This record gives sequence, C-alpha cells and structure tokens, in this order.
Amino acid sequence: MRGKKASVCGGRSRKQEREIAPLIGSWFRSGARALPWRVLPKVGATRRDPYHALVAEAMLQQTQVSRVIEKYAAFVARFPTVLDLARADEQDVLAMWTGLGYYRRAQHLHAAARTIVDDFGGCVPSDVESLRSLKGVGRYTAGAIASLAFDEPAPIVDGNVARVLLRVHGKDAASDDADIQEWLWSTAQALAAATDHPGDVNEGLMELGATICVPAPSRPACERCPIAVACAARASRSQMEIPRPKTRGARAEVTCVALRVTRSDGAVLLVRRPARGMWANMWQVPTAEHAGLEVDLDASVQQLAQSLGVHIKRSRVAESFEFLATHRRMMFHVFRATDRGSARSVVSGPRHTDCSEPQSVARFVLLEQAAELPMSSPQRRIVLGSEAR
DNA sequence: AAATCGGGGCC
DNA sequence: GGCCCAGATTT
Repeated sequence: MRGKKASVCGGRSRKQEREIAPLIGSWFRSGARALPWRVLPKVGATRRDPYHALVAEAMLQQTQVSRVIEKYAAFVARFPTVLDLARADEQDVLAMWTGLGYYRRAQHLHAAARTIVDDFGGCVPSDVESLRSLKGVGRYTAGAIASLAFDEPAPIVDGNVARVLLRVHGKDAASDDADIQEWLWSTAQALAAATDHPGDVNEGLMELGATICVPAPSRPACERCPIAVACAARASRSQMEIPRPKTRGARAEVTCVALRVTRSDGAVLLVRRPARGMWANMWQVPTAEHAGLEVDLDASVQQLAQSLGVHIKRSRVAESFEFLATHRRMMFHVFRATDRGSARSVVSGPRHTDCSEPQSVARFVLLEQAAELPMSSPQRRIVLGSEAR
C-alpha cells in the first residue's frame, strides 16, 4: 500500500519538480544574501571551497544564520585549512565554538578534519557516501557539501526545505513524521535531478525557506515568491498551518548552585566538566546541579565549598538568573567567596572530587586566560560578567 | 522510536 | 511563553 502511494506521489512530484527547479535556481542566482560562507575562494571560481562548506554546514546545524555569522569568520581565520583544524587542540576548537551550542558538533568537526587528512589526502570528499563516513556528517550535511561545493545532484532536506516542499505540495503534515521524511527526501532527490545546477537549486530552496517561506508565526511573503504560481498552500491559504507544529515535552527544571571563588590576584577557581553529557569537557566555576527548584541553597553551597577546601563564613546569593535550553530550565544561583590560602591545596595538585560531582579538576585561572577556555553561556556570564561574549 | 545535545530570536 | 532554527548520534 505504501509502495503504491509513494509511486503515485513520486510521479506527480517529479513533474512539479521539473517546473519549479529552474525557477528556484534562477531566483537564487538573481539575488541571494551575501553570507560569509558564500564567498568564492578565488576570482573566476564557480564553486565554494569544500572545507569552508564543511565548517559552515557544521555550524549551521539547528542554528540560525545570524548566530553563525558572528562565529564563522573567526573560526576560519583561526583554522584556515583542514590541516590546521586537524592539528588543533580540541580545547581550542571548543573555545572557538563558545556560544554556538551543541558543542558535540565541534568535536565531530575536529574528528572529521582528522579523517580527511588521514584517509582522504587532506581533500574533502565529493561523494555522499564518503562524506557520510565523516563524524557529524549526516544525510543533510553530506548532500549539502556534495551539491553546494561540488554541484553533485544530491538531495538535501532541512527545516527550510521541508517547510517549502510541504507548502508547495499542500501537505498538512508534521515534518518529523517518518513517512513524510521519506517523501521529502525523494522529492528533494527529484528536484536535484531536474536541474543542471543542483547547488543553486538546493541553496535556493533553503534561501527561500529562510527569507520568503518563513515559519509561523511569521507571515510568508508569498507575493515575492518565485514559485507561488505552483504553490498548493497559497492556493488554499493554508500556509500558516503547514507544517504542523512539532510536539515537545516539558522542560526539566534544574537548580544550579555555583560558587565563584576569587584569589587576591583576581584569578578564579575553575573546574572542567566530564567528557560526556552536556557541555562536555568545558570549564566552569564549581557548580552543583540539583533536580527540581526546591533546593536548600545554603546547604548545597556549604557542601560544595567543603569539597573544594574553601571556607565560607556566611553565604549569601550574589546573583540569580534563569538559563533556558530546549529541554531544560536551569535556575543559576551564584555565590561568591574570596580565597585566603585555604584553597591552595586545590592549586597544588589535581584533585578529584566525588564521581557524582559534575566536575573533576579544580585550578585557579586568571580572567585573561579564562576568556580563552571553552565555557557554556551561563558559565561565561558567571566567570567574566554578563557583558562578556 | 525516543532521548540527548544549546542558545537565542521572534512573535 | 511557545516555537523555531542549513541535524546527528546514541540508547
């Protein structure tokens, strides 16, 4: 049953894909945004540098273009070639990722660079299968690099493409549905096969989704859309209902008790998080995490101080703020203390705290050096102040 | 199939 | 206050 349905839809969509592919391609060439990763490597080049495409695609996963713009140029300047990235220290790669979130992407990109150097002679592969063998490169990213950097007729489906295609075909569905996903990929495949310029069509699809066919509750600018004539959602005025919103679970509530210990020279006591889980391998002030919001802050900070060898006479919350992530709501309560030598035992040698503690080794770090360490956004705020980025 | 993994912008 | 974003990997 599903096979028959798929073949019927596939036949119909291929015809429509032949109609809209050239419209999207020429629309994209006629005036797309000038984004840093769209700059061609040299005069006369027609395709982008594959390494730059790899970096950009890794950064752009689940991340808005405006946020990547702030980080992309500095990352490429720090690691100009795939060899530079392969040879870099992971802490430096992570540090350049600070603020972007999903930090595992940075570790995967780093590993991918090493694979490219070790197994592919330092050249980013052009075929989807080889690309997918790289860490952090899935179906979308492989298709994006193959098509955008090498003009291979490979399909891509991201949030933008899914929204555009579902609207054009008037499909009132949630884009994370498994059957819909397969339909999207086969439609995107037909689109890439229906043109001599798959790179422009694919990037045009995303550009369309990002600038014209925007998600609700924003209103799509159908009057400026190059494929409005072929759009079923526009015909039935159902743009705002497509795609159906995804269902998300409630955020887990977490209380974080952070202790910022300052030495007389201004250095701050930092610990590194474990290699697994959230903010893996990143630095922070000693912080205790508790499930829920009803936590005895005083008891928590006293225990934290004791585990560090820091004596606190009287504890008082210096600052509290909320940090929201997709699936967590974290309340940070920051305590401050001044070290008068009692924590020196912490400095003299690595000291491992209990396994249940969210951190391992503690050491004092001058603020100037701390600014170079990989830190999560809330911890960067605690260590460097809310102005620091 | 569901959970995990950030963070900010927008309405 | 909810939803989204140039997704991939693990369980």
